[in-house]
Amino acid sequence: MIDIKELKTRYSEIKKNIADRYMNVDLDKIIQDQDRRAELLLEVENLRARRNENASKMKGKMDPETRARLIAEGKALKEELAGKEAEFSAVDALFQAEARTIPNYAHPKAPVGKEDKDSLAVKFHGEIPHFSFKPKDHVQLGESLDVLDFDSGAKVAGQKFYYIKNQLVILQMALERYAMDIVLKHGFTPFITPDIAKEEILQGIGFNPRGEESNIYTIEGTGTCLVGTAEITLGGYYQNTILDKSQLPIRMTGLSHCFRREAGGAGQYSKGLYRVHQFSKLEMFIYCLPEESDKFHEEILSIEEEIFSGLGLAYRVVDTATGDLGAPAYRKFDIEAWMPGRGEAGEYGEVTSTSNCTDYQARSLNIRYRDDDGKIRFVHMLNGTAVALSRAIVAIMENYQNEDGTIRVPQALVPYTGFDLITKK
RNA sequence: GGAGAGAUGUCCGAGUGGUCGAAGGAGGCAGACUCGAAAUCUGUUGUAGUACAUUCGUAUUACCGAGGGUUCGAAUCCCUCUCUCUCCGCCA
Repeated sequence: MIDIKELKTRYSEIKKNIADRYMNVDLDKIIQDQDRRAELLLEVENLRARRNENASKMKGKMDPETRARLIAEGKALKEELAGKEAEFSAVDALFQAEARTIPNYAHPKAPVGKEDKDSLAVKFHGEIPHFSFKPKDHVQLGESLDVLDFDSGAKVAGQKFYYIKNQLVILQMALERYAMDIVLKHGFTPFITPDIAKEEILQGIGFNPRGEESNIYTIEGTGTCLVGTAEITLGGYYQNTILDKSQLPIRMTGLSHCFRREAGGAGQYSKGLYRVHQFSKLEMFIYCLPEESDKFHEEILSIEEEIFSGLGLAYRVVDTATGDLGAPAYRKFDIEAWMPGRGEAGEYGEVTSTSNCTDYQARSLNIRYRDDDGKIRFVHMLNGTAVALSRAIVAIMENYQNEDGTIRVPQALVPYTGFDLITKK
């Protein structure tokens, strides 16, 4: 969440930001509740002070009459306090919930706009491949090579689940290791994270685990959820911690399964592996000093580019429009790889996403550092995809297909796969 | 899954319902001693709010794993939960 002390001091900025993001947040109502909360808090604290004063009068010996009088006073205070406290906690809970809906500030350079097409392509890399035949999409390719099985996935687990089979299993593992090696080269500490996290962690990261449109699977009766990304578990790692300044930056990379409900996510653009309920992903995460987060955002992006250019894929980098940022993100860059099987004649499809969330998540999760002046400040937190295996596989299968339906393995992966062609077994 | 023990400040560790934001030690910081260091001595040392002052501040509230409860008053008593440790069971 943002700093609630700024609701008034940065009022017009926050208001504009909400508008730029096309969000429906009533700032004035929230400020009203904030004022009401402050009023009640003051009353509660005054009552508590009187209660404490009354109690401390009763420490020593005294005549029974005085004692009886003080106890009666204490009882009255106690009752009054209970009422006020109930009133306060109701308003407080309301205010806290409302305050959490206020999005993070946006980077001044983030393009303002409502949706996808308002995002700005800031860089193009590589040649879009030309085929002397009509390229197939990855679903056709995968099923005819017997390396992808959506029918059995649907039968056993439901719609949008799948089995990966045969050589594609090895390709996925190769990709995983290929990306891991690149990320490790840049000084990240590797993790395999839990695939489950507590609801409070999800909320702190900025996910809403409940409600109709939630993308999160909750596990009934446990207070936990299946994670949608290792961003959640890497970001929760230092919850309630005061880090030493010398520890920063902390670079972590985590491999996890990712689970997403994707309610209503069907359609041409979500075909096959592109949008599924479960996939594996290697995620990068950085905790850093506030003044360094822009720099590290660029660093994450450049590692992502290294991974995808190394695979020989054509891609573009997109500076995401404010309306598409997601509440915690201050700025977000996506890499979109060219996917020949997407749409009518191929299209770019998102393969990575990196966000600078500044102190927004750190404030909710209470992750701070001790600065040189002894003051304790919130860290900045950034995340970025190293490789989302399912999406990368879509791009590789479609870009590296041959006319006979076989698929070449990108050069960079051959040392990891041990073969250079995927054929029907 | 069963039985037991435990959770206190940066760390270790004490704590009879009121004099406990919390003994004592270690560590950190400042100072004395020293050419300098070690040792020694002295002082100091949590976090988050709120109200005034907004210059050092003053007052006050909350926090002893989390959440409830009892009480005029809870680190201390009661309940629930979480986590850690030991033993048993089960298992990759």
